[in-house]
This record gives sequence, structure tokens and C-alpha cells, in this order.
Amino acid sequence: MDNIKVRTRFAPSPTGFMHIGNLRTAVYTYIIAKKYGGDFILRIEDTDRERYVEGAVEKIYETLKTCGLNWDEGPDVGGQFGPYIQSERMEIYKEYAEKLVEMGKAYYCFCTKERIDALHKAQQEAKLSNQTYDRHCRDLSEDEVKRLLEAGTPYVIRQKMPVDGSTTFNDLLYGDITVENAILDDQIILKADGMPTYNFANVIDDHLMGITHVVRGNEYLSSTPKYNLLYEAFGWDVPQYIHVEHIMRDATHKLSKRDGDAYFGDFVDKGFYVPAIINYIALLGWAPKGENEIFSLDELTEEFDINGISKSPAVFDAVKMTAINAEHLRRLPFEKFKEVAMPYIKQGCKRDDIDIDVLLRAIQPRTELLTDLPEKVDFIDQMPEYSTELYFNKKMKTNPETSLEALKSILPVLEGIGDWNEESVHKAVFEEIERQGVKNGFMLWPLRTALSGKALTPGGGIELAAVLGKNVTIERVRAAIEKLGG
RNA sequence: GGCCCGUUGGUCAAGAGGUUAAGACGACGCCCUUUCACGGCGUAAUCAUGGGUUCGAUUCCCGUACGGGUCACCA
Repeated sequence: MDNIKVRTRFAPSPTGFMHIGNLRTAVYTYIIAKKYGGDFILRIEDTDRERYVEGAVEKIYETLKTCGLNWDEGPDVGGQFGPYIQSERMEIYKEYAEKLVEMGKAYYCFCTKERIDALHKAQQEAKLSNQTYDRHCRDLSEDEVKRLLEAGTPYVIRQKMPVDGSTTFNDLLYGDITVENAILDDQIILKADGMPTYNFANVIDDHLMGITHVVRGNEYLSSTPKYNLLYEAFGWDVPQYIHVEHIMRDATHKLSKRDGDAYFGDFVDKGFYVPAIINYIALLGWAPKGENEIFSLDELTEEFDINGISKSPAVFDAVKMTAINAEHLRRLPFEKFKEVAMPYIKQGCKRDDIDIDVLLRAIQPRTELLTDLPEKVDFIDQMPEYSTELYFNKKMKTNPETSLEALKSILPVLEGIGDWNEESVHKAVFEEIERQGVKNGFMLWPLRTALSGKALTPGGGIELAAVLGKNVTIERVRAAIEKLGG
């Protein structure tokens, strides 16, 4: 990272929605580039026609954008190493695959799929420890290859693995990892349909695009030696690898789509605020140096340290994520919270003659999920049915009888307030509390109940009165007095 | 099964030979309070296991157990 510019890439396949584990990889990838003043590249790996999902590419763009993971080069913004969509780079892969054949590091294989399937089946039945391709075509004569090619026989190109020795690669987190070459399969690099396999296209593109740091899921750890052999065959520099562990549902299962909370969109739907989602998933598998855990993407970039990435899988915890979400919401500047919360508040409250700012201020510290909002404010439009049991409060020493008394005494006070706002209501009510020599709660518990009909409300009696306005407040206090038999 | 990787409280985790083994979420308790919440204070709870190495191992080495990954014309 000293002199060369860091270049990282996020290379998703357009096969559906954005998995949260995938998104976390994108976050780390983005952060590592930005942390060192480098570039973050987006590349679409669509070499699998079978699994291609219509609209998935757009979904990738959309998700990355809403998360603030802006790419410096990519399919839509361009860049000097394009195209950034693999299906548009077909000739490149073919050319390099053939070059590898010429160099004697790869070979044409004419085995039919049926033969390979039968081979695998036999190997499985024989319980062979090493179930790799039997290298049937590895030593075909040049003439034979030429003849089959000219006859138009379908073929794939396979990488020629060394038969002995070992290969060592370095991962920034795991250190050196060595494997015996004997266990390495002569993997296919160019498929019969002319498309490159992931492993091959990846190496070619990462090299051609000048990628310096490859950040990817742990599932690639085992195939990394093959990558390195490819780089070596071409005489290219190997990038720095950073393999990150999976996010788990529990100790033994990965987070999967069956859990209903594996995709980015699931969390947005559940009322999570996007920066909080990013914050939480970044914390799953990475720990900051200090004690603060609440970060924006920029702060995360500032704080990030590759060495802090965990080597063991992390179990996803929705409870903690919710706490992080609540904290993000609480820390939002008032205007920003208003912007974020209003759509949800409007779902539960259509009324527009209320003091919305008082409501927002009261509700902001009490909001864990944005989707909690509609239910929290639904009493504003209409008083819910409620039981007079709500007037009982042990600590405040209130009950329906004392509440009736309290409400009767406060009604004329409320009626006498001219300029209705939080401050004036507060002043008037507290003057009455003082005059009567009662506890605050003696008066305020009943008022809050009379105005909301709920056990849990966004704010106390004074705040609710301020939010609802004079007319509604008085109307509701009168209705409560009546309900209590007054 | 072969190979690779991992294992600190319920969860995320710090710690890198000598620590009272951080912190956060959660739980529980107390305080504050105009309910709930917020905020404040506090309590309980962790080094998978057996052997080494060492004056001393959570920390280093080996084995075991457990878990994960991988062995595709998927990425």
C-alpha cells in the first residue's frame, strides 16, 4: 500500500437480491479502497446465463447507491479498464485461455458432460479421497487436438495443474496457506459455451483492471491456490487477498434466504435506517479499536483496520442491530430525523393540524425501528377504545376516581390557556399542580391517559396536549371525564 | 472422506506469555423521571479440551473434539 494506488473491486453476480453478507463484503471492499485513497470498482460477473436474473443488475446499482458505496469505475460510469460487464469481455477471456494453451499451461478437453458425470459418480461410489478430473485429455497429441477441433468437437479449456510440489499463497488475515498441488483439479477455465468460468474471468479481470486487493468471501479460500497458479502462469503479480468469514444465523447455519432476513431489502422493509444497517453489518466480523460502536460510513472508513477483521464466523443478532438502529435514529439532527420519520408517521396519522415538531422531538428518542412509528402515533387521529384500568398507577397513586377528580380540576385551567403551546400548557398545568399541592403524576398520568388511551405514548401529558392542540385536548379531557362517570 | 480455516460471557468482541480477562447488545437490580423510553449507576456471565514449552499460558507448539468452508462446464 505504499506507492501504488489501492484498487479494490466488488464483483457480484446478477442472480437476485443483495445478500447481507455480500453487502458486508462490498462495505469492506469500499472502505479499504477509500481508506487508502484508492479506487473502488464495480464489475458485473454475469458469465452464468442459467442463473441470470432480469433486473438484478439494476438492483445492485440501487442497493450500492442507497448505501453510499459509490464506485469510481463500473458499467454505467465507465473507466479506462472497461467494459465492466463480463459478458462484454468474451474475446478477452478466449484470447487469454488460448494463450495459456500455447504456453502449455492449459489444454483442450473434449470430454463430454456425460463422461464427466459418470466419472464423478464412480469416484463417489469408490469413496475416493481425491475426486478430481482424471486428466483424460491432458496428454492428447497435437494432431489429435487439431483433428477434433477441425471436426467441430465441443470442448472446454482446462488449467494444467502441477502434479507435485505445493502452492503457497498469502492472505492478509490468515497469513501463509500452503496446499499440495496433487489435490488441485485441472479446473475448467473456458466453458463449452465459450464463457469463462468465474475463477478464470476473475483472475483475468482483476489483473487487467489493476486490482491490488481482492476482498471476498471465505468460500474462495480453498480455490485461491489455483488463482495463484494462473497468475504465475501468466507471469503476473498476485494481488493481496483478504478473505472474510460468513455471517451466520446461528452457530452452524449461514444466514440464508429462508430466514427472511438475509437480504438488504428485508431490513429496509423492517424499518431499519440504511446507515445503521451498514454500521451493524460492518461490526459483524470487525471490531473498532476504541469503545464507540456507532459510525457513519465515513467514520467507519476512518476507523477501519484490516487487522481488526475477524477470522471466525459471526452470528447475526437482530436485537443488537435494533439497538444500533435506535442509536442512529437518536443521534440524527432534528431536521434529518424529521425527513426520515415523516413518511412513517403519516402512515399512522393523517392529521395535519398538530404540533408536529413537539411530536417528533418526543418520539425521536423512543424510536427503535421506523416501522414502529405508525402504531405509535395512531391515537392522534382517533382515540382508541381503552379500559379505565389504564388510570390505575401504583407509583403515582392514581386510580379512576382520583383521575376523574384531577381531570375535572385541570379542565378549566386548560380552557383558560390563550396562546397554546408546549410552554404555556406546561406553565399552566404546573401552576395548578403546585396550587393543589399534589404530585406531578397525580395530574399528569390521568391527562396522558385521557389524551391517548394508550399505555405507551410518545411523550407525557403536557407534550401530548401540545401536539393535539387546544380543541382536541379539551374535547378528549371532557370525554374522559364522562367516561369516568363525571 | 481428503484438504483448508476457525473456537474468549447468551450474541458481537478487545486482549498477542505475567491483566481485577476491556467494551457493546441483551438479562437483572437500583437511581432519575411526567408513563414507556432516554440518561446514570451497578450485578451476574467467557478463555472448547488433553498434552507439552516456560518460573508462568487465554496468549506459543502438538493432538482431540466441535463447527465452518471446499472438492461443478455456480459464482
